[in-house]
Amino acid sequence: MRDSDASALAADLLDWYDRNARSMPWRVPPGDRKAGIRPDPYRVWLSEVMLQQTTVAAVRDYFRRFTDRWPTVADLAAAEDAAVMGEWAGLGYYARARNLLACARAVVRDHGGVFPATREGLLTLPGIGPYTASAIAAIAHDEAATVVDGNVERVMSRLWLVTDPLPASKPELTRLAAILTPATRPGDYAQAVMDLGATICTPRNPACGICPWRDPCRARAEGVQATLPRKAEKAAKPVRQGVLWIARRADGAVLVERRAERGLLGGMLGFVGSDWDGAGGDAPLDLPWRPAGEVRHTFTHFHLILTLMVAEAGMDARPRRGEFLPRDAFRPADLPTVMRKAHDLTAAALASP
DNA sequence: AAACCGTGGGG
DNA sequence: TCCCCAAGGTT
Repeated sequence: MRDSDASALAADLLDWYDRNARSMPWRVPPGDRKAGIRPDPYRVWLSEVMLQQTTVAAVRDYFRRFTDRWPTVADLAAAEDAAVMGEWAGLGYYARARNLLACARAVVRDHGGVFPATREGLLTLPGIGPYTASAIAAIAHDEAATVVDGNVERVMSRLWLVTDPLPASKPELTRLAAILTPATRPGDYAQAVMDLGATICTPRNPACGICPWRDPCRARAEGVQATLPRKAEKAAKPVRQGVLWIARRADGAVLVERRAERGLLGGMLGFVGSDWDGAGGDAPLDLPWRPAGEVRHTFTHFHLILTLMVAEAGMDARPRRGEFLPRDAFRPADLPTVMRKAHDLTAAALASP
């Protein structure tokens, strides 16, 4: 493909974007961008981290709550760890929240409270990888950086008829995506390719009839667009089992435990539980525990079945693990979803103060 | 470098 | 019901 062909393709997509850009709380629409308005790098960064492996619909309300509570990166850097983890609860991939705080604090401590303006500088920060660095550089600073997310992988594999399976084909897809990245309006272009993938060049039943790249698309010419990109087969998910002990005190305090910083649900609040190896375990208190149902939950790479045990504890109870959180400090919304399911199922089974 | 890391919606 | 997948990063 000649450079002039690549320019024409980018121009066609930008024309489409000018007419079809979706409205999002963190986005500056193309008309405003042309008037010289630039998005706040803090808001671009926050939205991009939230959007990692997460749908726009799921992110919207979280983004509003975060920006209402912490309007600047300095505000976020000064926040308590537990406040940020609680606000992130339910969004998943909790390492993102831990890295979010570490990144905000690094920006304040090492960069005077201003995000680095280049892809290279952004890459040095925690939680910012190749995709996110390119997205911030392009969207907030109009650097001609190439974004390669799941949408772009799909669009490029079809446009260029790349039949080798992911993830092995990713370097090739990145190379092809870079050929199309324009020097003018790279920020709008980055958002345009992703919008195209999200709304037209979808995984199943792509709407080729209204696609701005309908004519040059090589996969469509061959009729194989819906079969791309090919992906390596995934491993089956094993089933794991465990026990959760949920105790409530007469004053309404609830027995909870802050989970270890690393690993699954790292840094999040939860109920005291056994290992998830099916071996059971020791309760955190000697009480007349009674069964209160079970929770089924599926994580990225395994299914989990948790047996729920509940009991009322005396005011003098001294748990071997965890601590009693006062009623007014315990908010179910601070719990990750699997723990919130357990709470919802057992709340009625426990004596209310 | 393959494995690990959440959740909710759509087909 | 089950599988796929979503604006990926870290180790």
